[in-house]
Amino acid sequence: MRVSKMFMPTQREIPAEAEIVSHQLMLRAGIMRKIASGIYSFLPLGYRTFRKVENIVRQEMDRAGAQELIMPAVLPAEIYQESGRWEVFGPEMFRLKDRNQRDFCLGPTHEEPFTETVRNEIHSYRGLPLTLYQIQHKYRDEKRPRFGVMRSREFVMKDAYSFDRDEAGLDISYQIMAKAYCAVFDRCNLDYIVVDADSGAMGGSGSQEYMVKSNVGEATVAFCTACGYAANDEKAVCVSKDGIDESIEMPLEKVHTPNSKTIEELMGFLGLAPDMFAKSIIYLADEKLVIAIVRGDREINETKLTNLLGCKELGLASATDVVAVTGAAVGFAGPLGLKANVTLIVDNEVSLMKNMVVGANETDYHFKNVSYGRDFNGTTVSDIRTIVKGDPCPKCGLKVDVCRGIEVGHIFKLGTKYTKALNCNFLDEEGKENPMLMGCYGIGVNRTMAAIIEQNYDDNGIIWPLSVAPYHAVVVPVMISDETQMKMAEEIYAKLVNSGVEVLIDDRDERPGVKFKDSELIGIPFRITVGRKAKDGLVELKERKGKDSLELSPDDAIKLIIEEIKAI
RNA sequence: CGAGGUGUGGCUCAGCUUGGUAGAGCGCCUGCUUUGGGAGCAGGAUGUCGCACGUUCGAAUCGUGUCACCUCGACCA
Repeated sequence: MRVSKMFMPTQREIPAEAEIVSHQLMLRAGIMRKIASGIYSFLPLGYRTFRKVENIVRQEMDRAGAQELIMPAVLPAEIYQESGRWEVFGPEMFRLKDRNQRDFCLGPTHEEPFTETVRNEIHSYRGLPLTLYQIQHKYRDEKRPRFGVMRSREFVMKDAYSFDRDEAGLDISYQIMAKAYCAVFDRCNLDYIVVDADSGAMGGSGSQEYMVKSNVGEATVAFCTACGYAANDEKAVCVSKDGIDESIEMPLEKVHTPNSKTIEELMGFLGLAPDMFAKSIIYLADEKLVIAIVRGDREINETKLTNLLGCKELGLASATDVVAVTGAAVGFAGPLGLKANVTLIVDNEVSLMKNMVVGANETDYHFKNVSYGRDFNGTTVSDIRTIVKGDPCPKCGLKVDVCRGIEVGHIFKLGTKYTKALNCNFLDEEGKENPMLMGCYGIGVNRTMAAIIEQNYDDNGIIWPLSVAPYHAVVVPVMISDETQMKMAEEIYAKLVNSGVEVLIDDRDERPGVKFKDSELIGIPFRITVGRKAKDGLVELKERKGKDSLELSPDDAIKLIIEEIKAI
């Protein structure tokens, strides 16, 4: 391809709307343009990389025995009503009506149509196991799209669905996909970790996420370098400290704590460390009030709490409700002397505490020297806090580390959640009807592309790994008016094209600086510069990711590039 | 949905406080010079100042409303 003819609108300045590096570079390098909030077009250069990522996914899915098909993006309401998700998705689902006022939606995820298709066509154990997938546009009307393509309203997802006759079969299908996912992300040159995840609204029994380590990631993961344990912070297990607190229990004491509502204010007022306090937060869980108690320096993990309570919605209780339960202003809640009989959920760490400070359920008063078991007992003791760096690993006991991650892939064991709802059954050898066991597996293609940039860039722009680069190489004649240079550049270009190398020739009448800057911004892995030394039969080969360049003959440069491409 | 912010040429932004002929840099077009790291000189084109209503002799500037976009939070396969 000739750069002079390319639709490649690069920008020198950082667009005002872009906050994170991948978003900025995707706009500057002419990869994509915004059409509306969270909705983007991919331009030629971007679409080439996009298709490369897609093809890596496709190849690994095929290799894993999954079969590709394509479902519609416009789907009738009925199948989502059958599974109950027409309501569950709420405003996040893009909805529309046809001319006869029938309800449709733009598919946010395709469990339902896949399940329906398999239900209609597979009726025997002989047809199982079966894994189908598609690479398809998905639509979610996110409350807040952000970071360019990281969280967008229209995106492309590879979604695969496995159907098995029993748990053992599902385990096998799941493991095959788990392995294929590693192959995909390895080929994309990503530094990622596989973490245990909360299966959330998707339902089901087991789930793992593929997290690309990055501080712009929206998820937090805990991992243990010693034993390999890794989990999303919504799932990471917090164990209580070993051994019993040996301190002597002091007599309970009520203290006057005027205007000290927060742990910080209390620390200052009482001169105690934050781990001597227990904070009591009142929640409204599906219209039922509960109190959750964690140590003063901890955070309540609302996902864990939601799962523990088995509720659909969880939110902080209103001030009115707090006053009704505690009989005191907000900020003085505690487990002792509550005005109403509410469920008391106690974090496992608090259940070992002695001589702690808690709210007295009386405005401007706290209790000192409260000991769990002596002064109060919880309805339930469980792990309801968020893990932090330095906490003990639930597997080996050593300290865990915490980092941010971009979720590029997510795999679930769904079990019979959808197959039961949609009557997707099969007959076994004995002629008995059973629901199929289902797994679902997603990769965000656009997000993967952005994640690759987040891990592969420098001050000059993107550094595409060879496996996903829009072009493998670019030939840059320094001066197009110099016949020797132009002739040599054209010859190199022709040879590379004939060898199957995806190559650009920058034949624009621009100064060399402009060409170098552009080639670096768009991240082409190899650059052959044809300059002054052309008359001596030499060119310069520069790798985008390296600092140094080689001076060699055109044929040697071509050979080197071809060898590198063969290696991917 | 709560809070904050921004809308001025293709891009980045100034002008608004204190109303009076719409600006800069980059990009774009023409010509000349230049050619190993986003060139120089000369000339040129490009704007319903997001939209609507209002105040005023007069509104990019003041007021009200509205839309879009961005950030933080809440929420979320």
